[in-house]
Amino acid sequence: MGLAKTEIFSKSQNDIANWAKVLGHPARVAILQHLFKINSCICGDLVLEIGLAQATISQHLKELKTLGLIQGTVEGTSVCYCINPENWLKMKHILTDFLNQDAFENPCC
Amino acid sequence: MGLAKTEIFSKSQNDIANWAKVLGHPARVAILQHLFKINSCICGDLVLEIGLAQATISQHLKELKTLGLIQGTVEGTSVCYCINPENWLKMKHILTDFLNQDAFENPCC
DNA sequence: TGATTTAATCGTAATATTGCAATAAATTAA
DNA sequence: TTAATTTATTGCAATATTACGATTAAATCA
Repeated sequence: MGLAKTEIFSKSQNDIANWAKVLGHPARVAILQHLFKINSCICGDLVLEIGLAQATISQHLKELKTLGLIQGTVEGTSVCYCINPENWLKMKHILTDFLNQDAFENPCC
Repeated sequence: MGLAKTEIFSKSQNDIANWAKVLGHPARVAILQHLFKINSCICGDLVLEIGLAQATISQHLKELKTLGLIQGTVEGTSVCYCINPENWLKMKHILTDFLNQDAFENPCC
């Protein structure tokens, strides 16, 4: 069906999955890394930085915006993007908690 | 096209995306959480625990196995699954490093 | 042996994702 | 105003993902 049965899972489980999902494409990983590297808004040139068509980059930016990981402000003819610190931290805590659930006794098999 | 252009990204970026991707479905999140909760192998009853059909669970288990996050050993007519600690740690470090790249000066916009 | 149990695989359907050309929209520059 | 620049949106094609019924495979039980 291609459609996840989100209703049978908890909000927490869906949150973890949704944050992970948006990081699940190398283009979005690269965009976020570049924004951190610049450490300020970047106006334009993301298309040159990543090697994909303008329409494709725009689509990935939209997904990052929808989840709130980045924000864009119009600056003349271009748009300036930067990381949204609050939502990055929110994601970071949710995913870190998930990743830190390990203890590894595993006394079997 | 539905096919990510992985070749234009670094191995590191693809690794991050691939680990994130496997966590990008609530069923797989739930499976991993259950394995941690049990903290030992679980033989059977994952289908009952998660509310999806047996074929669907088996498919998700296969993805987790392919990435090496879980391992299964045959035990009679059933299969016992548990977390693979080495690969969990590997994933944890890769994703944690990515999540910790923040510093948040952001002196613009 | 034959029946039962359990998990993997196959086949199929429906939806999602990725990518890009073409176009539209919005702003600036001449 | 017109042209140029930049980003968003639309439309489409191809592949991926999700889900599940049916079947198969493998081991155990009677």
